[in-house]
Amino acid sequence: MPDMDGFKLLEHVGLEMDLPVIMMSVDGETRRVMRGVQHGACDYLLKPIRMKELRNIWQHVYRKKIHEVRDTECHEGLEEILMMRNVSEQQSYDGYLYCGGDMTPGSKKRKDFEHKYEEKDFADHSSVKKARVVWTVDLHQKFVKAVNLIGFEKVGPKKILDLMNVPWLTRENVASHLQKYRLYLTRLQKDDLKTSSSGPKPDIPPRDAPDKCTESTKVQQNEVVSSHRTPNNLIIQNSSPTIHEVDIKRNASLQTTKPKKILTGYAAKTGMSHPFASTQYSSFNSVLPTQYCWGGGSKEIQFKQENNPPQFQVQDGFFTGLGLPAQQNIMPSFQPPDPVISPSWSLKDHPNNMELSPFLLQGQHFSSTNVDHEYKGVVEYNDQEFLYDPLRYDYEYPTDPLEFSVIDQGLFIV
DNA sequence: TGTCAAATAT
DNA sequence: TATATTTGAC
Repeated sequence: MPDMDGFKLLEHVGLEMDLPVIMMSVDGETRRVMRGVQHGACDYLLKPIRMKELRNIWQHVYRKKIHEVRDTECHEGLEEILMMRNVSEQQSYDGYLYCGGDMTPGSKKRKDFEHKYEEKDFADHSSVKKARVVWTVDLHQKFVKAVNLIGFEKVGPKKILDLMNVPWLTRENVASHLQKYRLYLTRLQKDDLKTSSSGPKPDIPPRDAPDKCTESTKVQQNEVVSSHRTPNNLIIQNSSPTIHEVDIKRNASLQTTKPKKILTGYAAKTGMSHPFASTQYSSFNSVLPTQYCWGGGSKEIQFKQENNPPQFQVQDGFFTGLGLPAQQNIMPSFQPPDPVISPSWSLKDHPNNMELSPFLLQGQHFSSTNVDHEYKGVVEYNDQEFLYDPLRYDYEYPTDPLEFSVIDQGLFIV
């Protein structure tokens, strides 16, 4: 700079642009550092700069904002501050801002807050909260594909992550999901052993699922879905899917002797196991919680198929492929806005009955793709008069209980 | 890098 | 309260 040195520039920036300035130099001589500070530098970093120091620098903006808030005695800039602050600090910060009464400079609360800010935040600046990963069906599918590709024996978070090719996903995210996934498989195995040792019909899931909807969940369910019509079944006509089963437990090396099973039954009945029965639709298979405890009745919805016979896939309690309308992803709440319904549908004509739970509109055209096929269709309801009563828990299962969910057997249908 | 379990968030 | 996800220790 021909006209000024760094210190002069520092003054200019500080005065004219009102920005916090950090000086950098290889020269750490005290006199020089002091001079920088005297000219208004808020920090002085010695080269080479370490990452830790770099991560600190936003604090200067934060601090500046804090002072602005104090100076103006108003909430200007609050939003930025709120965004920047550590979430865990929220209570004390809110206390500071909204405690009412004593907000004068130098009040104890403010001092406490500033103390905290200086002592803690500067030391712990990396505590900005991570966004939580929501394991959507789609994401889980990728996960499962990766796991299958690698093989359960050799699987690890890093390998899965690489294969999934989701840029924002971290190894830790995958590790966490893998952990949950393994727990799920273990649980499956346990349930399986229990079932097979306790009775002659290992394929019949215990009819206790509806009981798992407790009184409190019933109340919640009422609140959430009481106004929705939920006809019961969608029937696929003219369909003859090829069903090929893969027992994931074999993949998981948890059990190798179990005979193959057919996916069948009614997954979406009240309180029964349901693949999307998670707060975020990503649990592997759990009992329908609260608002998802609906279903039942015996009216039918027809599901007319236009093109190819559909093929379906159920992966680890997740439906993939047919049933999920193209532009209609699983909604953030499982609550279907009218007139969307959340029925089950089945392949009644096929000996291997099965049901899925798409959100489908009457007359809605859909298209969906699974591993091998793309297919299209249109939804028709046979009977629109069916009104779901959320308080009624004694719906008859429209078919033999033998056909009950085998979804929690963790089958693939490819 | 993987796993586990505690902590935390939803 | 239950469950999902993150975090940190090992």
